[in-house]
Amino acid sequence: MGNINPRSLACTTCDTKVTSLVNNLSPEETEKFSSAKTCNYYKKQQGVFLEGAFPRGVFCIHDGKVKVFRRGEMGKEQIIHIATRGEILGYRALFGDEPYNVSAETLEESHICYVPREDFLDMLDHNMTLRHAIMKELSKELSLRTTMITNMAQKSVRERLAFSLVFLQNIYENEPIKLSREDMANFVGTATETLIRLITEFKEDGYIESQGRKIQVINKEGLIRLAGK
Amino acid sequence: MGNINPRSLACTTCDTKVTSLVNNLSPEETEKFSSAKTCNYYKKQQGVFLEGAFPRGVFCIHDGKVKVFRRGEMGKEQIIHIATRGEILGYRALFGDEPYNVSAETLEESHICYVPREDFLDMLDHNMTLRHAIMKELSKELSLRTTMITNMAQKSVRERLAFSLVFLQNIYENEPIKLSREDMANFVGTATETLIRLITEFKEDGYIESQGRKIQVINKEGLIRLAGK
DNA sequence: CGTTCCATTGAGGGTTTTCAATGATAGTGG
DNA sequence: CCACTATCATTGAAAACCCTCAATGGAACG
Repeated sequence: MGNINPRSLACTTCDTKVTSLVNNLSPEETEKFSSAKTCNYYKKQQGVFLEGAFPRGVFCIHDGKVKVFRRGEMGKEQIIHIATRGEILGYRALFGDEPYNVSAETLEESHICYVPREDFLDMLDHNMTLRHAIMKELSKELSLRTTMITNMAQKSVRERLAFSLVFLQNIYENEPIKLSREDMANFVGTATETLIRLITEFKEDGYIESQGRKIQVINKEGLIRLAGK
Repeated sequence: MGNINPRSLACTTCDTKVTSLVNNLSPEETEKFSSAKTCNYYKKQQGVFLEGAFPRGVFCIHDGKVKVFRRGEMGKEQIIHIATRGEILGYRALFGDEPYNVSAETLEESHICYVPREDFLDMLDHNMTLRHAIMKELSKELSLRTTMITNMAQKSVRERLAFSLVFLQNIYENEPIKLSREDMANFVGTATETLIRLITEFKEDGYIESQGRKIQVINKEGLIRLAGK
């Protein structure tokens, strides 16, 4: 269980292609990319790569969710991003010839493909379109992190939570957000207890609904207003 | 006054070259780069580019210091970076075809060169070494921002200030750090009054010396210890 | 069915912010 | 060059916010 036929993961047919950087490749290049990669099943809470290790390739999420985080003082996790279907992970460390500065771990059962460093860099050198797409992607990430810094520095926990809920609901599309309270707190940047109290408030105020650890946004506009600029 | 001979800003002779990305160009390319650019004098507190505007080129700091910031709620600035001699600014927005997501403004009198978008992108497309250097640079920035997010989310103001002082002293090399209290607070991510109280403490504890708005680190190791991991 | 981990609630304390007032400084125009 | 004035730095006091510790309740999983 959990295994799917590797054939169905061929990039040429992969339906995540549309959202993925891979859609910048020509058919032949896609074929090449496809044959260079291997696909793996990851169970829940399995490590993908670890802060401090040296990268030997990039990862491409076929399905599932992956949290990207850094450990601060006392090992407390700060979740930087939650990656989903179609996203490529771990390409930053590749350019820098440096160890990963973050760790990645699955939040649920996932299928993640792996492309060796050389193949990926090679493609990057020879395909201008892909290159531009990657640079655009890097820029977007940089922008997102700038927003996160500003939010962490200037917004209250309540505002950050409102912001995060909207953000997470986008990632989870129409499904309920499914995260442990601790993970959510580590994304918002607060203590677990504080997060729980605010979740309760938001529920009482009709912004969200929750059952167990599942949370569904029901008043997105309201949350956006709460989050401020 | 304030003007220097444009000739002395030729990239071929520019001594910031060593620290700059430009040192990845061949002599001919440097020449091309040099002739494509124009150099300008900026007085103190002059805007270089503005959040929301569309980029038409990149900036290269010949000398001086530039704060890069975003405005949060109520227009409060969050300073993301302080750029100095040899650094290239504003290249991220170029890749994304998006407006600047941050603003840049000089902190002191500066000379800043400008290279039109097309010339820069062209060079990037044709010079692999420069491209790799830029990507490495982007990666480094991304890593730095990840650190900032984690610091903002998990460290106390005292720890962040210790961290920031070490960071800023590096940027200012051996000269004293010269920033308004407000700017420093906006870099650390705290209220001006809180910053002032902590600066006073640090001075009493012998970590730093200050006269007017000039601050000099005198116990770097101690500050690093204070800042935590 | 028990046991372990996670979620929740309460109380208390510490850090940080905000508001307000005063002192110092630096830039500006005469 | 000096005085003036606007801006910046500093200090105090009170309140808001958030965290930590501790205890209990609940859910999931073997």
